[in-house]
Amino acid sequence: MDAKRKDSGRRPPTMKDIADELGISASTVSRILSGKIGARKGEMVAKVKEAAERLNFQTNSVARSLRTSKTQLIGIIVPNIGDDYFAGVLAGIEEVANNHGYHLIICQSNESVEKEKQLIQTLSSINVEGILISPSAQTTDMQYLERAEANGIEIVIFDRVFRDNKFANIAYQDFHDAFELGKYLIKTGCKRLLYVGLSERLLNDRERLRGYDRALEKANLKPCDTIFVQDTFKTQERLRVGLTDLPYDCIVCYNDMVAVEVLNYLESKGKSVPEDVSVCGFDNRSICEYTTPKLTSVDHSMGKMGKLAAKTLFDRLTKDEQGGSVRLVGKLVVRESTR
Amino acid sequence: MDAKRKDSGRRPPTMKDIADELGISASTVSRILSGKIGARKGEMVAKVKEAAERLNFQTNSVARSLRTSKTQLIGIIVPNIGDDYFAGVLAGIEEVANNHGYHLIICQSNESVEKEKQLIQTLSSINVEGILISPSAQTTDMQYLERAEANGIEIVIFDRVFRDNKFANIAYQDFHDAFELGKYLIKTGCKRLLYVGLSERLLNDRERLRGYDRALEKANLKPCDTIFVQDTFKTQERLRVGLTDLPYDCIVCYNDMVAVEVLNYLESKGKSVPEDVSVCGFDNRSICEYTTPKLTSVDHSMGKMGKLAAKTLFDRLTKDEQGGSVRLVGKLVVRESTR
DNA sequence: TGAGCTACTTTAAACCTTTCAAAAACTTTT
DNA sequence: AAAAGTTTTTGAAAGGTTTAAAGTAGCTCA
Repeated sequence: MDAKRKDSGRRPPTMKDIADELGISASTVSRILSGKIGARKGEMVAKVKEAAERLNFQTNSVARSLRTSKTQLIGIIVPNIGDDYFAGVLAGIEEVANNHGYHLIICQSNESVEKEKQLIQTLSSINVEGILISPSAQTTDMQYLERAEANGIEIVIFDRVFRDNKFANIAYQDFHDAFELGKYLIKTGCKRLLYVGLSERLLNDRERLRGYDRALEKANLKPCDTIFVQDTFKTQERLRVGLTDLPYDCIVCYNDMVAVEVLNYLESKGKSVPEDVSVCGFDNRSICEYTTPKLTSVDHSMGKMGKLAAKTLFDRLTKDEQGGSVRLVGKLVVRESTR
Repeated sequence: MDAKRKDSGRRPPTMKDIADELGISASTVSRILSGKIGARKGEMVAKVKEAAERLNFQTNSVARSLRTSKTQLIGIIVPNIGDDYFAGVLAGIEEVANNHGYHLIICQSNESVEKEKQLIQTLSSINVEGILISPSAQTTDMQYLERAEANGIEIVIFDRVFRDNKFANIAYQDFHDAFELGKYLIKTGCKRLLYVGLSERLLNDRERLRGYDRALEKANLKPCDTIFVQDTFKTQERLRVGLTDLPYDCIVCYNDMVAVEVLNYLESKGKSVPEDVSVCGFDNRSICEYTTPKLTSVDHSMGKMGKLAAKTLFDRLTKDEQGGSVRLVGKLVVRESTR
């Protein structure tokens, strides 16, 4: 009877196999295994589960996806996977995603808009249900995201912020955090600040600068001078060009990575931190503990942001809640690099 | 004629849509779009391509996967995504995978065997075609990998090595690299070495230790004393317990992260590096440039390992070549932390 | 007893692509 | 101009699951 489908080439078992074995229909197996069942004739339920267990059955998720048009996949795009900042975010996202039974496709854009576009295309071709993206510093035009959204993919932007943004957006309050840090620095006696940013095109960058300037303004001090390094790898070179003399008693940096480069540069110039000049970063990455002196920073809990971003995405996927953008508040962590 | 399938709820276009529009069959569309076509009647080829373009058609990869039982997905499992060591490896893997039209599902085990098992299960349930894994430091039993392999998933292990391993395995020559570094350290005058390792269960760890000991033995010096910290986060504590007095002129560490912790500890003890004691790491991570003093290490090109691991996987997937295990050779990078 | 319920089970269709065998169109040869 | 050969197209089936609609029990109540 069942001889014809005996072990032909070690094909993984299907619901049909279980059904045949128990003399029932495949749809019953499907219904039972996905728990859509009353509890009267529990007998069959047990049998099916036992058979599934014994045959080591695994639902063919490709077939399920085809039928339901749900892939249980969500795409993540970050500028750089290796960045421990994003690693923390990813951990947060992963936790939430796993709780929802979703899997992550993690991609890196290397801060390239082109790569970013291509990744969106790729992700949408494998039918991810949603995309969590921290756009590259170069990204200004969001058309390609709109196209993906038009294809029914939910989009949540995290970490970075944009003007006139229509998408859900989870990020930190750059202005507020920088303003608080600025006030603290001024309280310690700093009067003349240099801001070392990443790119003037990055709104986060401009907002942080605005925060510092606001704090300075309130204390009747001159606004920050600025250097934008454009790319972390070019930092040393830009500093050599832009920072030959040092009329500053404080250097505030876009993030900890930039701050580390600044520390290195200052050391090569024979300046001591914080005696000659205070230096501080942003984000509170783990490297803050490893530098000499240890780096003052603003803690941006990455796990929290990741969880929130993922939660927002799932809310939008499951409910019709088109819920919303959130601005988190960072927390000052004073270490040794400031007076 | 075609009125019945007009725009019902913004469903993405299918091959059938294109076929109907051009009055041909879906199978022809399929054949043309996947390039399986002679070049006689180029007219239809052009029409199909034009229509596909115009409708913004994208092959439904779920349906394709179901039919062909190829998902074009490969899974990656690393202990920790944020580790810049793995970030480099991932970049290498990604490059090769993209060239083959494959996508990556990247997962982290957090050095937990349980999580690792669960991830393998998950990956195999979404029908990845292959898995690239750097097993956790706790992993000794490979049964769950064997089960995945029995399900037809190709497995390549990278970074870490195991005794009696049956899987393809790409890693660095721990013994050789440590031996060379050991010889160099002895040449600079070091006589009494401490090895700070991660876990005695990790074969890589034991091989590196063996390399140093061999170099010491050849120079008629006593073998290394050892401390195993078990977990990078516990390093400070373990050092406080195991390293109260310091009869050593050199501390060799399992990797750069451990070395950084050792530097921090030594600083807190008022020891100078390298005057009182030489310190060196392993892997040549970017942090080597940010410590004070800059850290001597052994460069393990992560991109190279990633590419090779991916290449090995694809060779096994496409050809029947059950090609093989490779041991790469690292390169000493001398900086300021050694005499 | 049989109508009306309830509680499950089955049948059949659908999801979209690929592929095989068969048919059709076209080309070359005789 | 028909036969033989080549190339392209077609129709149908397959891949495994889910789901709506239809069916089948088993039960209660009139």
